[in-house]
Amino acid sequence: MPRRSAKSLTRQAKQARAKTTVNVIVDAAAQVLIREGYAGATTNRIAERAGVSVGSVYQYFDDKDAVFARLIDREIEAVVSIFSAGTGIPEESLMSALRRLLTVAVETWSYGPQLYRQLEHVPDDALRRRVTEAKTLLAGFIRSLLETHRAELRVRDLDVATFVVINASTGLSTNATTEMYGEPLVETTVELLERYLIA
Amino acid sequence: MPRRSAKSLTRQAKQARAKTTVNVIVDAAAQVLIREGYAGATTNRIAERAGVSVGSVYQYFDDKDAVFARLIDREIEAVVSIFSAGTGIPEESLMSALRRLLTVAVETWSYGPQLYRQLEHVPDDALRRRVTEAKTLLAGFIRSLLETHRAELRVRDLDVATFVVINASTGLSTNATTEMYGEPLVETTVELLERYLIA
Amino acid sequence: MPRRSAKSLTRQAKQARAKTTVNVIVDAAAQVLIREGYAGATTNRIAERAGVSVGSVYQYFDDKDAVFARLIDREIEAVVSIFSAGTGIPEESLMSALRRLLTVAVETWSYGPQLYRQLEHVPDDALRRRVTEAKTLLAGFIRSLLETHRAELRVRDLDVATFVVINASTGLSTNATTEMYGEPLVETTVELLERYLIA
Amino acid sequence: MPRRSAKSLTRQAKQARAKTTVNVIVDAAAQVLIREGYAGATTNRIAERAGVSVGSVYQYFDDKDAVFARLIDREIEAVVSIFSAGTGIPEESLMSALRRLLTVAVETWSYGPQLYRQLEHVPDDALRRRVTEAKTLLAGFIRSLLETHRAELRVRDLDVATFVVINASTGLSTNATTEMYGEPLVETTVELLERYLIA
DNA sequence: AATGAATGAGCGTTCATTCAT
DNA sequence: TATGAATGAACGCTCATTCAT
Repeated sequence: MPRRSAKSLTRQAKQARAKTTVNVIVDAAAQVLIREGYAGATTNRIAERAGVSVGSVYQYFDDKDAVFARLIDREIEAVVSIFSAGTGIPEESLMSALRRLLTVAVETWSYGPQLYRQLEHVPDDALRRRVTEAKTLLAGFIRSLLETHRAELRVRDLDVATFVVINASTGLSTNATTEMYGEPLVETTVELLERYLIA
Repeated sequence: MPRRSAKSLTRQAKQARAKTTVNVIVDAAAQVLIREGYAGATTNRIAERAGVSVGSVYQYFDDKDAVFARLIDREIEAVVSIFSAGTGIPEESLMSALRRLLTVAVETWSYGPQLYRQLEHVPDDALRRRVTEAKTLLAGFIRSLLETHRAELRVRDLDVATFVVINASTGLSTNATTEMYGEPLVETTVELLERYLIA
Repeated sequence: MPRRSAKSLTRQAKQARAKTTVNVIVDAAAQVLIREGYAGATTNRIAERAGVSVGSVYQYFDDKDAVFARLIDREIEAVVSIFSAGTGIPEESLMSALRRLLTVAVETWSYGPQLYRQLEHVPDDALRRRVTEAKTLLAGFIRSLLETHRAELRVRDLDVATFVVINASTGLSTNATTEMYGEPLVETTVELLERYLIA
Repeated sequence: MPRRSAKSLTRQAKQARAKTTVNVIVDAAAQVLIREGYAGATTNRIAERAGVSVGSVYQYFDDKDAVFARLIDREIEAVVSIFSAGTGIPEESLMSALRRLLTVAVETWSYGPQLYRQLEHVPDDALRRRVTEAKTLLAGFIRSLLETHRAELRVRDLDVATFVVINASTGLSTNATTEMYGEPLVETTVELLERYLIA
C-alpha cells in the first residue's frame, strides 16, 4: 500500500468537498479557529478568510456558533463513517483493525489535532455536548470491537480497556508534533495499545 | 489512598502560598477561569472574586493576560519542584518513580486538569508558548528519568518513549471521569506505561 | 350598524384597488406595518407578504420610505375623496354632516387608526411632513364645513373649533377600545362635538 | 395667579432634577427621542447628547429600552403625583378640579406632547404596557372624580364619560400647536369637557 | 422585468483599560 | 495605594440596497 501522506489526503478531501458557500465558510472557520483560537475567530475574520461578507455568513447560519456546530458535525460524521465502515471485515485481528482505524482516522481528520484541540474548548455548552456525544459513540464502537476479541485480551475490564484505548490514542494524536505524526504516530500508538491489551 | 487526600493537599498548597494581593488575584483568576472559561474570565469578575478593585489588578499586572501568565508560571513551578525533588531518590525502580510522580502530580496540581485545559486555550501567543516551555521542561525530566533506567527499557528511542509517557499520561488524566480518577487512574496509567516501556 | 360592515367595506375598498404590483406592495407594507411596527417592517418582510422579491420592491420604489410615502398618499386620497364628496349635499345640518363624515371615514379608513398611529411615527421627515399636509387639508375641509354652518355655532373662533373637532375626534377614535368602537364611538363623538359647537 | 409659562416651569423642573449621570442620560434620551424618533434614538446618539460614552449608558441601564422605561416611569410618576395630590381639596367643583389638573399636568409634563407621542410608539411591549398601566391608573382617578360629582353630570355612563375626558384631553394636548398651547389649550379643553359633562 | 444571494454600514452591547479622587 | 466610574474599540448581528443572472 503506497503511503500517501496525511497532508495530501487532507488536501484532496478539501478539494473533493463541493465548494458551496456553506462549505467555504465552514472551512474558513476551521482555519481561523486553528490560527487565532476561539476568541480570535470573529465573524468578520471568518467572512474575510472565506472571501464573503459577514452578511453571507448569516444567510447560511443562525449565528456564529452554528458555524462551529456545522464544523463539528462534519468532523464527527467523518469519524463515525470510518468506524461504521470498519465493522464489516471478518476474521481481522484486533490490532490490525485498530491500526486500520487509526490510519484512516488520522488521514481523514481534515485539520488534524489542532482543530480538535480548539473544538473541545468552544465555550458554548451545546457544542461541547456534541463533541461528548461523538466520544460516547466512538466508545461504543471501540467497546464492541474489544468485545469481539475478548479472548485475546489480558485486560479484564472492558470499560477500562475502552477508556485507555480512546484516551491514550487521542492523547498521542492530539499532541502530534512535526517529528511524530502520520505513520510513525500510528505505529507508536498501535505498539502502546498492543502491549497494554494483549499478553 | 482516598480521594480527599488530594483535595486536602491542594488546600494546603493554597494555604501555604503567601496571601499577597498578587496571589489572591492569581487564585481568583484560576477559579474564574475554571468556572466561566476564558471568555467569562473578565477582569471585573476576577477582581470581584479576589475581593479587590479592577484598579488593583492593574497595579500588579500589566494587563489581563499577565495574570494568566503568572498563573501558568506558578503551575510550572509546582511541577518543576515535584520532579526536581523526585530525582533525589537512588535505587528507585522506573515504575516506582513514575507511580510516585504521577501520584504527587495529580495531588499537587492545584486546580487539576480543568485549569490546564482552559490554560492551553488562552488566546495570547506568549501564554501558549509558556505552556509549551513547561511541556519541554517536563519532557526533559522524563527523558532523564528514562535514561537512568535505560537498561530496563524495551523501547529503543528515548524521544519516542518520552512522547508516549507524557502524552498517554495526560491523555488519560485530562479525561478523568467519575469512575476513573485518583488511585485507579494512576494504577491504570502505570500499567499502560509499564507494559509499553518494559519487556 | 354592525361592526362587520366596516370590515366588508374595507375589504371592498381593497378589492376595488387595481391589483398592480405597486398596490400589492403598498398593501403588504400597510399590513406588515400594523402587525410588526415600523422596526419590524423590513423590506424583505414586505416583499414576502406581497409575494414578490425584494428586487421588485426596488423596481417600483426608490427606497423603503418611498413605499410608506405612497401608502400615506393613498390614505390621504381616500380622506380627500370622502370629504370632497360630502360637500355636495345641500341643506344638510352640521351635525348630520359630521356624523356622516365620521361614519364614512371610520369605514373607509383602510386600516383604521392602527395604521395611522404607526404612520405618524415613521422616522423620515418627508413622510411626517406628508401626514401634516394631510392634516392641514383635512382642517381646510372641516373649517369650510363649519363656516357654512357658522350661524348655528356657539364657538366664535373657527380655528379653535376646527382644532377641537379634528383632535377630539382623532383622540377618541385612535383610542377605540373593544367596548367603545363603531357606531357607539361615532355617536359619542358626535355628542361631544355637538354640545361643544352648538348652544 | 401670575401665569408662568409652561416652558419656564419645564425648564425649572429640569434644573431642579439632580444632575446625576442617570438623569443626564434620561434627559438626553428624551431629547433625542423627540428630535429623531425611536428609530433614530441610537445608544451612541443618546450618549453623545448626554456628554458621556456609550459605556456609561450601560453602567446605569441594562439595555437601551431600560433608558426609555426610566423615562416613562419619570413621566408617569409626575402625572400620578399630580392626580394623587389633587384629591385632597374638598368642596371643589368638578370643572375647577379638572382645570387645575389639566393646568398642572401640562406644566409638569417635562417635554410635552412630542415626547408622549414618541413614547406611545416605542416598539417594546413591556414599555408600552407601562404606558397603558399609567392610563388605567389615570382612568381610575378621573372616574372617582366624576363619581364624586355625579349629581352635576348630564352623562349617565361614567365609563363613557371617563373615556371621553381622557381621550379628548389627550387628543387636544398631544396635538398642541404653537398657536394653541398652555393656558388657551387648557381653557379650550375645559370648555369642551364642561359642555359635554354638565347640562 | 423579476429574482434573491451578496454586500457592508451601522446598530446594541461588552469589557480591557485608564485616571481623577 | 486603592478605588470604580468612565472610556471607546471591537464584537455579533441586521437589513436596506445592489446586481449578476
